[in-house]
Amino acid sequence: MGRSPCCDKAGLKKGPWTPEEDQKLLAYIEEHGHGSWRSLPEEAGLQRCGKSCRLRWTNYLRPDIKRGKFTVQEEQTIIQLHALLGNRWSAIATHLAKRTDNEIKNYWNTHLKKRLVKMGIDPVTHKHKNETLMSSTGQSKSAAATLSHMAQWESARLEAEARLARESKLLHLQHYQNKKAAAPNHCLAHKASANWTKPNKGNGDQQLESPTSTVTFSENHHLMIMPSGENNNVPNMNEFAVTSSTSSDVKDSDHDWMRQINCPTEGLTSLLLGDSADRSLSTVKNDEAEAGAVAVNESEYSYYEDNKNYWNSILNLVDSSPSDSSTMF
DNA sequence: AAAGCTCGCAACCGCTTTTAT
DNA sequence: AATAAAAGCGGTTGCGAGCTT
Repeated sequence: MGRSPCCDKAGLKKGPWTPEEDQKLLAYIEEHGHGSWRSLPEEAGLQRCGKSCRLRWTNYLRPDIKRGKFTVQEEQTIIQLHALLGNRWSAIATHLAKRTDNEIKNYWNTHLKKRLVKMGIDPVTHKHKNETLMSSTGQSKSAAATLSHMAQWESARLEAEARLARESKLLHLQHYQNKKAAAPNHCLAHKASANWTKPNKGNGDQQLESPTSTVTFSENHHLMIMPSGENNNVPNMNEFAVTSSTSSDVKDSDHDWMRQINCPTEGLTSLLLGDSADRSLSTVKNDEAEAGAVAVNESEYSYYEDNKNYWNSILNLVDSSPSDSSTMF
């Protein structure tokens, strides 16, 4: 279709914002809200295009933005989520309270990416260069495939989350229209639900169900992700199920699959962040990787434990999103 | 001291997706 | 359903600050 750029008009200012411009924009939004960004500049007395105003507001002036140095925790979160989601900055930003996608993107490009490269790790795949030596064993290939599946799975989950958020809003509105009296908040109700269930017509206690996966938690159970098809060794994107299990529940067939979550970035985060204890661990692992012996030398259980910890940390991050629409699979 | 270089980040660009009419 | 506007998003650029030679 095509559309003419919003900043075509002559006389509109570009480039860095002055404190006066910031003040004008802030004052206007505080008093009127932003309303239509297109008409805002004129009404606020700014020689800027609406898009420029919107970006300035969302990336800089908004009061709920945290600025300044990233904490170790934030760095860890970014690295782990990037391993899972890639360059999906807005998705990553939803898991870092008060940070904008632009800031995270800049921080990744100027700091974290370089650190990875310096250490011989591909910032795109999060694989150590030694990892390529393992590829002939097939272990690395299946790890990559699994990682890819995980990313697809997370993509699907994020899309579903967005859809659910919309549905929840609608349900919430309908609910209030039907019952003006105080009632349970369904937006939060399904968020708190362990199972992700679908709106059930005719059932007052509406639930939302994931088309692709479920997850359950209990205090004494490990979070596990496994293919729902019984005989699958490698999960199919459409057959993911996330279930809970005690360690003793782990069967050989489960091990086969869990082994394939051999995340190449295991230990990477702490390594990058300078954790000496983890560094030594990771060094050992890398040495083993060089010998092409990781999968062969480790017991299945410890293998499972290592990977479980890595993925649990990522999944916990994903699961503990600050946004209202999150926290369920 | 100054020229050149590097780095970090704010802002822009252009494309896609969502929303409103 | 079609269209346009608005918003979202990720890649890229430009500029100022700090560092090096």
